[in-house]
Amino acid sequence: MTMDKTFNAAEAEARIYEAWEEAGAFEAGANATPGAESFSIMIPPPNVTGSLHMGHAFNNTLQDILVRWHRMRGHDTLWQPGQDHAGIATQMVVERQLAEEGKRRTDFTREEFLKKVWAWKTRSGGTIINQLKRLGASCDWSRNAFTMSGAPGAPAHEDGNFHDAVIRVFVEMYDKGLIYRGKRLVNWDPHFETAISDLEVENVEVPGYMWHFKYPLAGGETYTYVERDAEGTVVLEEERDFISIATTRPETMLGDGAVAVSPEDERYAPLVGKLCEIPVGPKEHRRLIPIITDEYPDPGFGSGAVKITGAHDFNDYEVAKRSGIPMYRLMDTRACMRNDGAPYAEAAARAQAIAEGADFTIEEVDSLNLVPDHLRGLDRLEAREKVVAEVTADGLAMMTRADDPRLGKAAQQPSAPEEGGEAPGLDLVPLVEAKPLMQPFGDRSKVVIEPMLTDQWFVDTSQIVGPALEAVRSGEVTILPEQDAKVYFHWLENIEPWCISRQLWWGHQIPVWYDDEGNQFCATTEADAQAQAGNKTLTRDPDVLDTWFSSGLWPIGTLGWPEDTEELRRYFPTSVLITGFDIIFFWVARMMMMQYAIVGQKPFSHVYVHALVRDEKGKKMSKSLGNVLDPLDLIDEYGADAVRFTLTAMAAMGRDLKLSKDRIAGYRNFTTKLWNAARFAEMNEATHRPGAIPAPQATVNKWIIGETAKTRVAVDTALENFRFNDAANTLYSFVWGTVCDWYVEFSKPLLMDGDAATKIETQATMAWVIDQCLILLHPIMPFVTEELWGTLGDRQKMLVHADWPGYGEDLIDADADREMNWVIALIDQIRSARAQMHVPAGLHVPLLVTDLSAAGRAAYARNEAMIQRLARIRGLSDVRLFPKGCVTVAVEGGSFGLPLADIIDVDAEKARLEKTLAKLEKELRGLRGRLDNPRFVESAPADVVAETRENLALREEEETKLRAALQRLAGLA
RNA sequence: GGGUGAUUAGCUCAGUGGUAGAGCGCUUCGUUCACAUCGAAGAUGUCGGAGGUUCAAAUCCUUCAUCACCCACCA
Repeated sequence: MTMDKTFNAAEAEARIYEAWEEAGAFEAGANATPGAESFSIMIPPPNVTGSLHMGHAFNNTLQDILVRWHRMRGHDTLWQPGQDHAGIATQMVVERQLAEEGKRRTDFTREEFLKKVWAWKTRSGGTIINQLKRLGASCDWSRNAFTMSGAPGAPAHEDGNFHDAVIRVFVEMYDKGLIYRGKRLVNWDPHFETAISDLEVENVEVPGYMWHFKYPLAGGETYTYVERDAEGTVVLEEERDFISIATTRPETMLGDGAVAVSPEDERYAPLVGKLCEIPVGPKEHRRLIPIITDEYPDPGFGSGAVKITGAHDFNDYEVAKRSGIPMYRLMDTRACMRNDGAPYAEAAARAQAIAEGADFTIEEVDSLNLVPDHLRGLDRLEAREKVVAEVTADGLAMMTRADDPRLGKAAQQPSAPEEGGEAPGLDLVPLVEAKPLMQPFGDRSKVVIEPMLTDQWFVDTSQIVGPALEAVRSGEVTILPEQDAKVYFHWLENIEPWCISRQLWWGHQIPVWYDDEGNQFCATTEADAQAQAGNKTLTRDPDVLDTWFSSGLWPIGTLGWPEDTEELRRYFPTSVLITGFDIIFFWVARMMMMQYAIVGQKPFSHVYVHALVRDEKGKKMSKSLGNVLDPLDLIDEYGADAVRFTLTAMAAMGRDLKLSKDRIAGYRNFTTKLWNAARFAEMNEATHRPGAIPAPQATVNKWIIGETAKTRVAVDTALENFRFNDAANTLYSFVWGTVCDWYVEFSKPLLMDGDAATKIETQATMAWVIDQCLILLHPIMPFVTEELWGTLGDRQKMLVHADWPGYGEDLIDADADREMNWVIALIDQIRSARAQMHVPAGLHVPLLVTDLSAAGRAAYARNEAMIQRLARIRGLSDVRLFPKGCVTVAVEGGSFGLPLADIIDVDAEKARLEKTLAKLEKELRGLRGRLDNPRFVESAPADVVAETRENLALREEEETKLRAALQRLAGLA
């Protein structure tokens, strides 16, 4: 049979993958030798809403390499796949579909809605699995897991333990006091109307406004306001009856609890302890708030005085907690001004009493509705406009935004421009907006997040962070690259409570019930809760858990915990976690904390953190930029092997990966190269034969076996150290540079013209070498190697289960190594020499090189056929030093002298040789300088000194030859 | 503001103390005999700047410059 000239990836990949699956090749423990150590990897579960992007392709390629490598080594291997239910993302997909039908989530009951989500999950949730298969991922799909399996309402085929595990963990942690509910300031997403964690928001700077307002002092009191410049010179001195406040969020003024100034700020020192009036709301009910000191205000920024609105700002929240200032909540969960209909006047009066020293609880304060009637129910931004308009109308605005150039209006005078104050206009103001939960989920809600005082559930992370830190510090768990360990430490050392409740429907509902008095009953089932509560009527907490709470249990949950399963015993703790740096906090740190908290063991021994895949210009791939490379398109175009090899070869630790199609095309060519090497072997009957490693006689065959052994050692070392790019590059240069460029060429005279014994041993050697290439490449390029494996022989096992070799340095024949290096150098030299000459067509002229040593002549004799073929010479007579004047050219029936000047450009050749000589002399000076330095000879390692001496000798010999050649050349001119 | 990393050939990047590398691109040449998704030859570098440690520095230290990312953000 004749092989095609190229590998038909499109045709073969699906067929091969199917064959692997049919053979159960990926099942846990497949190809394991009895008693072998185990190797397990948990896939970072992609969102069910996800489709494969380059990040997944990269991440899963690296995992697949390790898994295939260990499986071939006979380890008891498991690659556990699964998907994450991805709370917000999934709910959003289904809500969007409903919106297309003109419906909303709230048009349905919770049960009805969840049924729709499950239906969607069943229909579309498997997309990414098929995409991972196209990549060649060798997961044990029979064990596919889902972070919501077994949840109430799940269809029958979604049974499983995950929900039970999650609920059980919650209850255990609740009982241990690791989980609590409390009223805290959290990030609120007004679009999805749910709390989100600090990690899920992104700080962005957008142009905005800074308003400066006057807060009048109580009772019309006045003081002398003095402002100095850096040298202490007074730049402004005036009587004032107000304190100036700068704010970007005027709508929160009604919730102010105090005005804070720095204790060092002399301008306001006389005011500390006094009261000032919030200049908004009905005049008869304006509240007076205290002026306090706190370290937080920066005297150099704004006016130096800050309004403290504890319920709507994180910094203010801290100040308020420190100073015991009430936090008045102004907005409801849609980020609209609160609209509960309570009388404003009473609330304002109560708030005033609190401000003046009355005792209060946070619930009391929170229950006050400090929003005046005309602002109630307004969107926060509408309310902002109205507040600004009112304050301005009262003449209490020191600056307005009327001069915003973007509004296209003529500049207007601010109502009361302040001498020496900041120029009115645009300031950069930090806002907060929602960011995608996980790459590549690009559809962020993009709304401005509102800090909101709400009741939420928290994990008291301070109690469980210890072991997670200690494990990495002690080396029990290693994080690579090291800089990511630093990031991990920094975050965990400063960890905040983890808000785990979300006001969504899709997720694990919190297993807590309340009676009418608000008492909590936490239990795994409603019946248990009811048993605790006696005959009280219970209502379940409607919130669900943060998706990361359940994915934090991924290592044990996928292995069947809380049951004591065989899988847990075999595969837990897992071996390696391979993940992107973007989820170190979200996921890696949480898994560490949770696994230690629940089962008291590490979740994994090694964490390998890889970088981001970017476009060829280094930009993040994003839909909006239109620079997304779809891995499936690339697989269609170049084949999965080429895509995988590209990602692997570029996976230098800790650096972003800039992907270009040129690079992929280059590695696609590599698969073709491999294919054709195999094709050559097949044409020459140099294909698989069972048995041991060949023990050939010919130098070249001995040599290639040693080269193969070097490669095997290098590949294993690279993979052991997660140096994926080293493994790929080693194999690339071995297969292309060593096997194809040299060994295959060397083999041709032996296979075609050699004696029978040499031919047979060369066939056997080549067959073995090609097999080794396939084995060693298989983890990176599984498809083309499996295909060739099947083509080149009748095998007992598929390549996916072939035995990984263990041979090493002992296969290296030092003599063969030396001799082949010499042969290669000679051929290079002859080829180079030929390129410098203008050989007249049809003539065969000697090639002008530097002279050969006696040892060289002997080595030449032993490898004559190969050298003659590759260097295209007829014999050593074709290789000589520049002769005097003429070269002798043999023609039919005699010979004649051809002037050297006719076939070489004497001047150019001279220049070239001189340049080479100059380089050589520079090197010689360096080498001699070192050896002449007694301190080098004393302090440098002996092998380095010996190597330097050896080098010097070689260079000196070269120099001699080069000078001789130059001399001859000079004789020509 | 704090942290981390980067700066090496025209481009994209490897290279953690011992003679500066790869891929792509470029120039010239070459298709009967595995592969034109190929082969051969060739050009291209004060390894960001400046100091220091060392027998020896792209590599370690200090410092400066520029860029990137992460965290926290001044109301």
